[in-house]
Amino acid sequence: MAATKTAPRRRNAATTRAAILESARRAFVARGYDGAGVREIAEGAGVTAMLVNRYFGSKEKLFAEVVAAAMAAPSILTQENVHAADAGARIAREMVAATAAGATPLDGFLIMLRSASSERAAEIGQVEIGKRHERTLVDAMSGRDAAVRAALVLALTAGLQVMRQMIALPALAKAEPAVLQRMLAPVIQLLLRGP
Amino acid sequence: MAATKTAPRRRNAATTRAAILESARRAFVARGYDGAGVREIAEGAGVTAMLVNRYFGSKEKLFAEVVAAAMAAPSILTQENVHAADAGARIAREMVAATAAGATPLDGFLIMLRSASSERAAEIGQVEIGKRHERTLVDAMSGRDAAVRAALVLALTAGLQVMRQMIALPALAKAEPAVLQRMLAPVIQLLLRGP
DNA sequence: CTCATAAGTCTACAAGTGTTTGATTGAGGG
DNA sequence: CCCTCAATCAAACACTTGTAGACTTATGAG
Repeated sequence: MAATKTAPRRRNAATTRAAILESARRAFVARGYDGAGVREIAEGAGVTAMLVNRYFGSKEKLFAEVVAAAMAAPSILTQENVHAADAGARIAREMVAATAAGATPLDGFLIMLRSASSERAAEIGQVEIGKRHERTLVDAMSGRDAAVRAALVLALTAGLQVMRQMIALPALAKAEPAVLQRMLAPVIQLLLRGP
Repeated sequence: MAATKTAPRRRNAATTRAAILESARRAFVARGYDGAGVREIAEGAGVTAMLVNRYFGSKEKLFAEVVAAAMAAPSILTQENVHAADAGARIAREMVAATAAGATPLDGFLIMLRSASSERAAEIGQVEIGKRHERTLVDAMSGRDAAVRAALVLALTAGLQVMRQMIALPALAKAEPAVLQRMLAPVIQLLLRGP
């Protein structure tokens, strides 16, 4: 409350660090690991490029921290959703919302996609997505081929996000959410429960 | 067989051009537009970097030519497949095959994904994928919400490819093709025909 | 054999990157 | 008040990138 926020910012390590992290998230989401420059990230945080390395060691470590934070967002495949009677409908609704243009809950995944050109960034993303997958399994899925089924739902989410947010394929980007939900609900139900 | 392949290669403009194009495709698939360097592409074709610009004008023009060629590959949603009684099974089989590790038929799409960080490259990819979607619609799909249904199959393919080829999520990358086909067939059938 | 011409290479540059070194500035404890 | 130390910056480094112009070499016609 008493702290100056938008003012020329008092010297404060914690605040500056947070500002850099936030600016980096925006930049990585928009332009990917290679596309986002350290100077650009620094400017977005109101500091110079050098501070980025001072606080995070390197661009790569900064990236890893951003990805880890963004990936910590809650999964769609929660225990509650998966075990509900209308699991398909519930998950479809959340999936459509999370992949809408401008939606941020899946930022972590989007960053990873946009950063796939960089080898190191891709490795970091692989690890984080793998973790997320396993977390989902432990939390919500069980039974025969549970890993594959959970992964297929993840893949469907990924494809939807790619087509809606990255490629902006008109048929999906401009479709009525209700229509998408109606078509996806039985599909997801089928993926989760089998025929 | 009769041609000299690994030999010091005779001077031949057409052959060299083709070699550069092929090397560029491999490089762009693996590392994306920004990640693949002109020198690297040239080396893969057994020439020096300057020849790339000599033959294609610039890296961007080379990229556009590679993408156009790679996108010309046939779609999975052919008229024959979509209208078959076992459409789901047929398409599932082709989808699993086309998204296997090392598979090339969807290279164009993979290039586009890996190149999404570059703005120009992304634009080129959007246009090409939009074309492909419309081509599919005209060729194979019809009926209510045909555009959305076709797009959802495209999205599922994209997600599968992302998870299997890019992220290499173990559950999907190492899964038995038969298992994946069995789980995907009814899902695709449902997407195409509705409940 | 000769030699014009196309095919290919060498050297170089200007612009960009992430990162580092050494100096500057502000804030707070003595 | 002063003095110390952390927070910050400016400049430069080492490197890579795409691209351009001048140079060399093989090829095939005469």
